[in-house]
Amino acid sequence: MADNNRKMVGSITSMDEDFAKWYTDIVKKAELIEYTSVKGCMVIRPYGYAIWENIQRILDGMFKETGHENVCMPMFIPESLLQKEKDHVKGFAPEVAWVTHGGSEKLEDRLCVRPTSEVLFCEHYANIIQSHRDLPKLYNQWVSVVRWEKTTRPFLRSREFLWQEGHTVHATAQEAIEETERMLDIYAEFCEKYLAMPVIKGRKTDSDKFAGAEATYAIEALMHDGKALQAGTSHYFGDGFAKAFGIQYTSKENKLVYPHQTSWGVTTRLIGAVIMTHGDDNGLVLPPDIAPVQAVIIPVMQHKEGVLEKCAGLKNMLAEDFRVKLDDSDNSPGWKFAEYEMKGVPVRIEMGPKDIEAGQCVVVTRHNREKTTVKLADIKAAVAGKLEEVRSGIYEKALKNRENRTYSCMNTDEIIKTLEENGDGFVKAMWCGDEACEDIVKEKTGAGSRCMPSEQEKISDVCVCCGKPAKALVYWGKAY
RNA sequence: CGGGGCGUGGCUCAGUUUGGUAGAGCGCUUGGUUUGGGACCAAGAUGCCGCAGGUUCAAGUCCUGUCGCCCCGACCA
Repeated sequence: MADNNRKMVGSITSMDEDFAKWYTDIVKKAELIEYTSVKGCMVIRPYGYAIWENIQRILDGMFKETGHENVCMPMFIPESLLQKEKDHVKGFAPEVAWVTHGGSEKLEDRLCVRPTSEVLFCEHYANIIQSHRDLPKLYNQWVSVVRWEKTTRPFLRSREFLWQEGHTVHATAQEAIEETERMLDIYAEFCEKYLAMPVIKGRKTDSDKFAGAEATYAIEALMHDGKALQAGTSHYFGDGFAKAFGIQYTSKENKLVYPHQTSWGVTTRLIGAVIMTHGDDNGLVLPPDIAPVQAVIIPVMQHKEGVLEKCAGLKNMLAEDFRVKLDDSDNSPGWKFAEYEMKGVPVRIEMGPKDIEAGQCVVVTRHNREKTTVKLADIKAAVAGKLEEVRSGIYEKALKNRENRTYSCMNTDEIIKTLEENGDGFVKAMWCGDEACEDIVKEKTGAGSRCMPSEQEKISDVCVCCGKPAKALVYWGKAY
């Protein structure tokens, strides 16, 4: 089909024309969110929330398998508590929202709406940890947090956002470091396997570290337009928080010692990442594992005797194995095709009188619009196969985009030239470890350090900026 | 926080230059014809023109103020 990928309707802005507009068009038209009267606070609509529920379900299972338990902390933090860890409060104070009144009474110690919950967990851990037998504590919570961002974008940066935050306490530094790495691995596995989104695992430079952390690790993904997006973080705290909050336990050797902590999180930003990784000019393209509807059945000539009954039968059969929807509304089939493409449903099944007579249906994959005729007897296996085709197809496409947009550069002029000629992307370049060089690179090229990848390569002996001996390979890029 | 843009039926916008009956397309409702890529006909409903002051016989339009949203930068998940 020559015009297979032709844009069917002009209802959303083309991504090549204006990527930012394309993005906001999609979140609205696919009914993921609706704006509210408070800037940066959005309604996550049923279809958008269902995506988040699927993300939650899968990730929560992975957390539980690795021994974590869910808890729920309050949403308010007294100012005095937030002050306890110096770096932490310095990092977050500029963007917290404050509660100053309870009813009509002014509060003596005003309350911060949590921007993250380290201090709440720490206060609690100080109360419940006494012995090495109490360790490790492997807690997680699914809540929302508030950060008063100046510039907001749906899913990518909102003032209130949903996330999970894991907070763990370990007897030794070694154990805590292992936990930090384990959770980063889980995030990477989740992104690659279930979101079909390739990520780079790596460590953040010190200037990019979480406020209060000893080391911050992150997974970085490259969006379709060549900009980087941090998709998840995992922090190693050492015993800094334990000391600030007086968390101590008695070791086997009967010594009073400080434990070591971690925290890690992913947010509804993942939904934004999925949109910008897989979406196209016809709308959203959802990875099958998180798609609220994995297959939609569109009846053709649905007024004809028997068509709807057959479709309903097909739906019931498929519903045993898949999240499936039958759209029997009186919109035209063409309207429905466009609608479910906009919503990113991975597989569409068309069934009309001709198909029914032949005992078959037409199966179409969202990402490439390929049509296949399938015997009804084989439909379950066919749908399973097609969902996997979509998953691997969009993964490969995203990986190819990243590979095409990953460059190696030896000096800052080369970075500038490369990005100008090829468009945004990841730049691999060596770094001496000096923060001044990091700043200069960002200022000159617009590309900041994204991470020092776990899989290090040595593409040169010297720093891309100052020419002194290099310490690490860094991925640089413009970021969301 | 800097730069730009925009507030008019549910949505996208015209109308503002030059003040004079509130508009279009889409969507919605009802009925009918349609149905393999956003169908068609007919009849309807829907507006404190962001908000507050002012000028005027008369304000969507002019003046002052204010609030909000979007986009682009700087900062962050």
